Amino acid sequence: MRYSHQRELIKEIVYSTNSHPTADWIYVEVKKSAPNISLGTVYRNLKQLNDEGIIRTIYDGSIARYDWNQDPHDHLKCKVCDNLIDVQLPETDIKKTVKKKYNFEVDDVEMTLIGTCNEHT
Amino acid sequence: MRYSHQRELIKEIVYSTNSHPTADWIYVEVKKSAPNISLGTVYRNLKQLNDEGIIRTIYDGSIARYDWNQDPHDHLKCKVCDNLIDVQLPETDIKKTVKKKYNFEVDDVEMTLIGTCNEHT
DNA sequence: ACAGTAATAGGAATTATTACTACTTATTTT
DNA sequence: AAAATAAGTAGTAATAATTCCTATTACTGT
Repeated sequence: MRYSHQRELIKEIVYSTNSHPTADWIYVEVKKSAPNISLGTVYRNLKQLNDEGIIRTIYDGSIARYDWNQDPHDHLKCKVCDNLIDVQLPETDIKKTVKKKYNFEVDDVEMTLIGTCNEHT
Repeated sequence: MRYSHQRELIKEIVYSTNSHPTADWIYVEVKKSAPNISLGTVYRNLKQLNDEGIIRTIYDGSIARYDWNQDPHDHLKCKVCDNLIDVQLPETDIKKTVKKKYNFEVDDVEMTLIGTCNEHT
């Protein structure tokens, strides 16, 4: 993967926020410093960054969001404000249990907890 | 919600399979007994059934799938065959932990375990 | 039976995402 | 440093999933 100014900007934007931004939001942001950038470029680079393991793609309902956080972690989704909050939940032995019980080899656990955050209770 | 033949058929189709079908698959199926049904009708009724708590909507990556199973349960997703398998994992006290640690009121846990099923190891 | 209203078919519109293509730019070779 | 090469880009068209719109149809309470 060869250097590109656009990709660098996109990466910086994803790394600058905890808000798990969408492609569209990133597009709006990156246009501030690269007004001619096209949405296709944003998507292409997000996919590349994802494939290189530099960022991570998560799905919030049916739409893709991007996360710089590579550590295994889960998300709390508040029904009211719609924010996704990163959390580190205690590793129970889910992988082992599933392997034993269902003979299924788990690589990755995606967990979203839906509810109400402390701002909105 | 008033009775409708179409909705009844759609409900029966969702209840007849463990394959977590997509709207499109349901559309193809329901056309066998109601050839004039429209895709919009399928979507509208799936949403209504979901809102009434008769079926459940789950997201597999960016596409919606429908599940009759109302019991709290999780999904194993095989990378190879792309199937979703229902599993009942031991209830750890995630809700309590999250409430204590993050003061977040959890209503619902969505967990998908991605890996390889026993057919493809 | 009939008025009122929810539901439908069919198609257009929207949204998120990917694909295509001629042009540009980073890197490699000379 | 100029030329060659191949990856990256802008701009736009295309696709896929889903929602919206509207004239018509069909339950349901009276």
